[in-house]
Amino acid sequence: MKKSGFPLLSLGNKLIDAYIKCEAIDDGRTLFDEMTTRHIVTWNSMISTYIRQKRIGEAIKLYEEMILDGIIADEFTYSSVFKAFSDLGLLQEGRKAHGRLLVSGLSVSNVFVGSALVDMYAKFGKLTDARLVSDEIVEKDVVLMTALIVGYTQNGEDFEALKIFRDMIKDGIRANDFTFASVLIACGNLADMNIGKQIHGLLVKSVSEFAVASRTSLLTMYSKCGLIDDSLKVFDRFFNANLVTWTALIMGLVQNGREESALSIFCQMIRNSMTPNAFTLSTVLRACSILAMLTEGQEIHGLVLKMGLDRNRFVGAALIDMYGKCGIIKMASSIFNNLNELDVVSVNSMIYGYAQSGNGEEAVKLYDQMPGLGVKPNDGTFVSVLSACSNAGLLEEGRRIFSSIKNNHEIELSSDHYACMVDLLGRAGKLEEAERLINQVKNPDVVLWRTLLSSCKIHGDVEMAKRIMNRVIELKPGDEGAHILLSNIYASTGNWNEVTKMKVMMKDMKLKKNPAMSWIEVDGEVHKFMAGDLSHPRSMDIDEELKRLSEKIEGLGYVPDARFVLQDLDEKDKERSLYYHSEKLAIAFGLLSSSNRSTCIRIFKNLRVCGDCHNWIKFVSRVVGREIIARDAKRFHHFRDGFCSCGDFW
DNA sequence: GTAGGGTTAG
Repeated sequence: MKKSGFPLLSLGNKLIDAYIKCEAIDDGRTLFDEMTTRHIVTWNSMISTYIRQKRIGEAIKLYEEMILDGIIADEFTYSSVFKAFSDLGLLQEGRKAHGRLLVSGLSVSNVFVGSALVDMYAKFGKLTDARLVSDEIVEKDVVLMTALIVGYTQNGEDFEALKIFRDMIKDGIRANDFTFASVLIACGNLADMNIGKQIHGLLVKSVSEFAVASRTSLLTMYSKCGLIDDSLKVFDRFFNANLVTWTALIMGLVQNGREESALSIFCQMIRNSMTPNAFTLSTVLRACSILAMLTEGQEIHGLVLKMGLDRNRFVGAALIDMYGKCGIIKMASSIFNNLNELDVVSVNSMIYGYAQSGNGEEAVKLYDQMPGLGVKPNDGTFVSVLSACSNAGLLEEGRRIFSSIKNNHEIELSSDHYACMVDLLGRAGKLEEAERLINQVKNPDVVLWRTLLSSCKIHGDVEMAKRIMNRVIELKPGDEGAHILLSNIYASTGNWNEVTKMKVMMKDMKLKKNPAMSWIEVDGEVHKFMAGDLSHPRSMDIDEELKRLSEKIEGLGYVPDARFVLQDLDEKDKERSLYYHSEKLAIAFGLLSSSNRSTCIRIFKNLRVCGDCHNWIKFVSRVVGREIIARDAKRFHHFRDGFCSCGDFW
């Protein structure tokens, strides 16, 4: 580097100082490079300014240059470079710098150096190193303790974080807003509202004015503890809520099952002239996706495009999921193909999108392409692709994938993976093989047995069901799902005595069945229907429509299938009960409400669609010449011209 | 040294 030699050291330093104060670091740098003698203070202020301006790479280059120049770094230098290495994720480099610091005779006991080092190790998840360094610091201060607390919460050691906080208070170190912001996150992660409330009280006492960050943490803490109304109260008292605060509230509402409120708060946020970012948009998209609100989802997609965020991986994955859950798989895959960078979550979302739409081949194809795409499968990938195989009845593909997990030494075969495989085998009718597989698991949990039980129901194997039920009861006597399953198995095989016994037993155990419900969105309004529910204002018209449909489809060969009535009624009443199943009511209402033949009817059901209704909808799609999409608790069924996308396998 | 995000069967 050419050095023309700026003559006066002190004047040069002052000039650089002035440039830095004006944030004109590039001009400062030009001058700096020209100086013949450079003082350590100037090196330090150049480095720390680069870091402040988030030009971390340049900061590190300068530090390396400094070492080559033979300058001996001091405490100020090290506290900056530790931060730089931690921001860039360079653990080895950071360790080297730590070593160099020790060799040069400096000590970590300086609280500035120590805190930066603790923060660096903590961010790398090296909590033991962080703790060792902090133990050497005699004069501990609030910054150091906060760095430790953050380190522990970010590494899932929330309980330990709280302990550090407690000791800190005991040692007479006053917590500030930074500390509260972090420690409240720990309470939220632990979902411990008692400690959370105590810390809330402490916060009120300790800080004269709340900072936005600590109040936002408070809001998040309440929503993670399931106390969303308290979050709303915290929010109401904000006068300076920023985008993070709004996003945290929206997220909290979604996590607490209040998706509609989340959307209306989002609209309120927009009216308040806040510009959403990728965080906000991925969160509201999740709300749309849970409720399968296509119209709203599309509006947000419009916003995403306007902001140029459609290739962002977080927003992209949320869009894929939303379109997948709304059954528009083509849109999901076009977003997937346009993503800037693929990662495992977006691939998993896409695979699961195919799984829900019954497109097992595409799901497996994408899974097989993953190595070529440079994306390593994780736990979720296997869950998604195995459930795709299960939905599509792809037994051999499923077996191949399951054994590839076994051979993949980076991923441990979990009980979730076994559950998927048991489901796949069971639904494909390989009940014994499924049972043998469960017996290979060390401590099989109740979920595995319950999964097999549901396969027994599909294949009407009462004997096996009884045997499996005993295993369930050993593990979890009051398992609601298993009791309902077994009682349905008895019902579908006409064993009404046993059904009655089960009902009495379930009543004694206070187990309740979740009633079936279907809904449809018409002109932005959701209409819900229960089986036999005649409370809808247009129920007379719905009844008429059902009658018209029945006549037409019976002419084409539809016969009600009373096996799907799970009550002890005579044949006539059984048919009547089938006739008013909630999904039929919703579809009849949908047909009444939209005469435009080119639009499809989209209904939702909270449980799985029943076999008779499935058949009924196939016929109806043919006579009305319209596409009908039914999303049940697990997947989509696209009915067109008498056929369903699931190929009758679900 | 601080607050907010995307996927998952049964």
